[in-house]
Amino acid sequence: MGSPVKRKDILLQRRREILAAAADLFSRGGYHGVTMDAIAQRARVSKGNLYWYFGSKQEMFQLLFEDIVQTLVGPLVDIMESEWPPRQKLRALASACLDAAEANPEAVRLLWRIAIQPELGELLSAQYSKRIGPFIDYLKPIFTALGDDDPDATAMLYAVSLDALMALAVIGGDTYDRAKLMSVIEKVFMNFGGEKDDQSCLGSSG
Amino acid sequence: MGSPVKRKDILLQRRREILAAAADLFSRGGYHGVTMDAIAQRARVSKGNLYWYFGSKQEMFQLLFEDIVQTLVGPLVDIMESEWPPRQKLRALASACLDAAEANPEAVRLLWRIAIQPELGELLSAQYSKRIGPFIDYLKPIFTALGDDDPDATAMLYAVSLDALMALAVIGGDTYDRAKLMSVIEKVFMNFGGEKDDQSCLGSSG
DNA sequence: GTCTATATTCGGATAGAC
DNA sequence: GTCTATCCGAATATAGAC
Repeated sequence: MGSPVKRKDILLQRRREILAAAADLFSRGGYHGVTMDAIAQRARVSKGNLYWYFGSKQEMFQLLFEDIVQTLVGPLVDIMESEWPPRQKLRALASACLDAAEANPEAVRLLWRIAIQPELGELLSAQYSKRIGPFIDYLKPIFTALGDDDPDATAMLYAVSLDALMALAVIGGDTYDRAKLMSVIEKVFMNFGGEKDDQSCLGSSG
Repeated sequence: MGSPVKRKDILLQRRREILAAAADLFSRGGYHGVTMDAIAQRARVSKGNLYWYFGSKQEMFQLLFEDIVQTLVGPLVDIMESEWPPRQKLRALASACLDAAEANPEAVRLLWRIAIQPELGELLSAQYSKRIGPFIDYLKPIFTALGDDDPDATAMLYAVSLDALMALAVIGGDTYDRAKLMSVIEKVFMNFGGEKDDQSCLGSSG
């Protein structure tokens, strides 16, 4: 019969299920647009039971947000720490962003939403801002290496464009054409007269 | 004493004041995140009085949204209808977007928010989508004229980047450097080997 | 652990005096 | 036109049985 380990697994599993339901709903309705009733219904548990797993609606939302940031920026970290040549890094970053966006549209929705306006005070958006700054700093030397004469501005535009492309991946519908976008990004952001340093090797998607 | 005309003006003026208060609040909190109490307080009228001017919270929100779309896309129309050469048009469009974003941060917040997820059914976001498609179509021949060999994708990326830059103008803080951004846009989006067609003549801001 | 009440506050909207 | 008072449904959270 169920060992205590297994029991704990089931417990954590339920927690995850509830959080998944909440993630889906929050990403569409935002914090205020979603009721505990709705979450309970979607997760197939009673509303009272929700409060056995989580202390409050707010706690759920914050846990969720941390998960989401992790989900979206996690894949980027590996690339950033790699030793690849500049163009390949830029390509891989863009590709990873689109992968993440296609795989987690709710995460993108929620992240953008919180970026554009914190729903729970400033703490969440601060967490986001803390990421984008270093990311831009990381991009600067890459564009320098590509021969760009104003890497700061290009890095800014690149970072922001990636965010926007993730949004497009989620809401673009027919407008969104991944392959075309990848090639335009390459053409537009990686032609500063610097020498070519590599050939493509990424770009697959789900 | 007050002519009937003047009275009506005062009435409309109050209406505008209330809407302005509502715009500010809605742009931060979204539809569900703002209470009629809060709007009343900010507009310095009683909550009951709000309902003399507007039928419901929802009506206020919808009116507001139409205003906002108008505010943001209005300036673009003039440029789109002009007979300027391609580069100048692109420059002017970007500049106008940044102007509009700097002058109406609440509008940008609200527009992005609704774009990323409709709060009141699909009708509002549909209204937005209806704008972006034609805008991209409008951009295509411009990039063709510039010698771009994939104008569709470039147009898509350009449109999306402008949206992102408006967001950056609102939430970027120190990160946002308008002058630099304008020059990067020019470098990045207007160098396809086509001949130069003009010199700058725009770029002022508030 | 999971459920069914239920307490309680909040928020949109209305009534009606002035 | 503007206010105060109030109705009433909805939503967060708790209590307590099983």
